[in-house]
Amino acid sequence: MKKMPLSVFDTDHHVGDTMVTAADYQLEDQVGFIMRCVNQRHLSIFSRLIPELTPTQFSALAKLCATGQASQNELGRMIAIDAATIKGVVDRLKHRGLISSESQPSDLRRLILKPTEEGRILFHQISAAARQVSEDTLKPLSEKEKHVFMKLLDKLR
Amino acid sequence: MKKMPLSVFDTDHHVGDTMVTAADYQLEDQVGFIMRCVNQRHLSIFSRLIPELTPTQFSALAKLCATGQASQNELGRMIAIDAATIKGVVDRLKHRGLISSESQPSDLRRLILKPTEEGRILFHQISAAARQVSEDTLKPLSEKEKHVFMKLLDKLR
DNA sequence: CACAAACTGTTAGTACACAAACTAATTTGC
DNA sequence: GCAAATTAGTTTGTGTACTAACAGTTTGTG
Repeated sequence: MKKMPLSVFDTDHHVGDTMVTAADYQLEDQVGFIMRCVNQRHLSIFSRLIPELTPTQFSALAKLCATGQASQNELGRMIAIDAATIKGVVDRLKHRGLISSESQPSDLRRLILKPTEEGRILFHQISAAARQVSEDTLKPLSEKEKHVFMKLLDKLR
Repeated sequence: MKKMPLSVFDTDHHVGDTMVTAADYQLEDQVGFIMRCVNQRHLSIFSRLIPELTPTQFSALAKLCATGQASQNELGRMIAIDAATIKGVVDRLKHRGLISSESQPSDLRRLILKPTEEGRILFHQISAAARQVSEDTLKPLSEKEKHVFMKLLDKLR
């Protein structure tokens, strides 16, 4: 059945052409669709293991703890988050006392962000769980498969 | 370097234990983080090739064209979208005249959704581009790698 | 020096995505 | 036959995520 000509069963197409339509489009086989599903599972694992923060908030806090400090846009760039989006993330982290901000005298446009002591402590407490999130997400794969998957995923970045 | 004991370079941990902290957490190596980045790229490809619809809207329309009809919650279940979320998606598609809804006499709770003629035509026009989206997203991989990646991704669903 | 270009942060608007709480309708289990 | 459980859809609230437009600020170049 594999090499069966499309014309026998499919309607609405041209033979030997790229114009093959509707009939053979399987939503559940598309990368984007499956990635959304995998991401749903990942988010559910994350929120179960780390109910204190969202993945985005954790990314921001983690990066800030790793670098010590950064401006708002800079932080966003480091973790691939839009300037408009990072604002809300920073606001919420600031509101919860996990990071602090002060304007930089040498460049009045910039807001310098730093993790607070509380933020550092929380990050420290959570980081083990964060590693567990990645591990659980990849659980369905063997060690070798994990390695291959991560390599290929990285190529698609 | 592969099997190097952690204790040599890492601070703040216990040997032979799961308690390994902060020092070795690399945000950019985590599945969730990379998946978000890959998804960003995918979304950008999608909106460039299919500016008429969002991925979610396209999924809903595609599934409805494939099945002919479905209730709102049913549709959501088929494409892995929350009941609260599918409402907005359906509202927008309905507002644009791409799908229609009528309540089912035999079960007054249900809204039966169907693609309109316009919706079917649009889906038909777009489906080739949709295939292209998947292809472009996987472009960085060789044919063999694509196959392996999709197989592993599917395991993580 | 002046001024255009680039950059930083902000706001408004649109669109997911999920949790929780609620109404109405239907099915089930005793 | 009817209360309890389930299901369908809605609403509210929170949190991304991106686009577009905007106001200050800084900088590079003529």
